[in-house]
Amino acid sequence: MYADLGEVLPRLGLRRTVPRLLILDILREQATHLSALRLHTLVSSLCETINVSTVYRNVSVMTRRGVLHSIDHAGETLFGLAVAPHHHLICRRCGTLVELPADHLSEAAAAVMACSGFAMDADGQVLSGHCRRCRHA
Amino acid sequence: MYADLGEVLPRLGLRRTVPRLLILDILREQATHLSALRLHTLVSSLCETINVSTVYRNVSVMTRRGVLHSIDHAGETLFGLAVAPHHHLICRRCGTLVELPADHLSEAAAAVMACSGFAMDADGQVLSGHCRRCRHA
DNA sequence: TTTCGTGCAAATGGTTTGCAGTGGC
DNA sequence: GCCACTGCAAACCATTTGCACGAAA
Repeated sequence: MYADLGEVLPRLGLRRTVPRLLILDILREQATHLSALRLHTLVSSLCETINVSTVYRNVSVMTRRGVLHSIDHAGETLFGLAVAPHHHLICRRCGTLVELPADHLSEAAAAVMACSGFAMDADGQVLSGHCRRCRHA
Repeated sequence: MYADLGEVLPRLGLRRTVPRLLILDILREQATHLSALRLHTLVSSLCETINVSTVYRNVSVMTRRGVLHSIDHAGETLFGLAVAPHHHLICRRCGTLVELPADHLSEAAAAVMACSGFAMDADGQVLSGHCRRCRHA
């Protein structure tokens, strides 16, 4: 279904190591954003010798190289596979994270620019609110 | 110019204590958002015996009671006086924080709702980008 | 064989908590 | 005088770093 995600590593001058491949696999399987700590728990369940600091170093390096992207939320950083440009909607009640295609905020960006001269990032914004389910509870 | 900010405290069942009044004064003077730690530094310069934990407890309680509001940014929490509903624009380059009147994102909220069923909070969003000055550097 | 990555342990930075004492109302 | 609030010290949690060993290329 997907080409092997690990293939991107050598192209970026990164070695294909067990921790990195596991991190990529898990993020692909979960298809969502995870904190480094949560990622470490999941990685550990597959290979228990892998250290937290290794997970931190790797999500950091893979984010810098564009394989992953990160968002700050509630005092921690969440990581996910870098796919099409998108924003994030996080439910303040249940924590659910929804992705929103980047172009849905382009008029908002124009409005912001007009009002404040501020150039909003075209992707990676994190918006909070309530998901459909929690709105009815 | 302003009515004494401290007056809101008794109305909320909070005592008017030195740490609280200093925090409110500083936030009014600076007219921006500050981290608890930065706030503590400024508070200390006026009353050096006040402890960090007191600052943390107070910004927390005043936020819960609606006197302040807080935003998460880069691994720390920033606090400001709760005034008219607004969003925040943070410059990723210089850290400058700009306030954006809440209604400027109302069409964006409608677009988000239509696309994802997600009810964006009507204020308190934090958007990242580049401020006018940094766009030219 | 030469870097790059890793595990480990210790340090860091922001924030929270338990407790005994104190000052606001 | 009662209880909310405080200072202090220690704990906590996410994250980072120094170092010597081990493994990808």
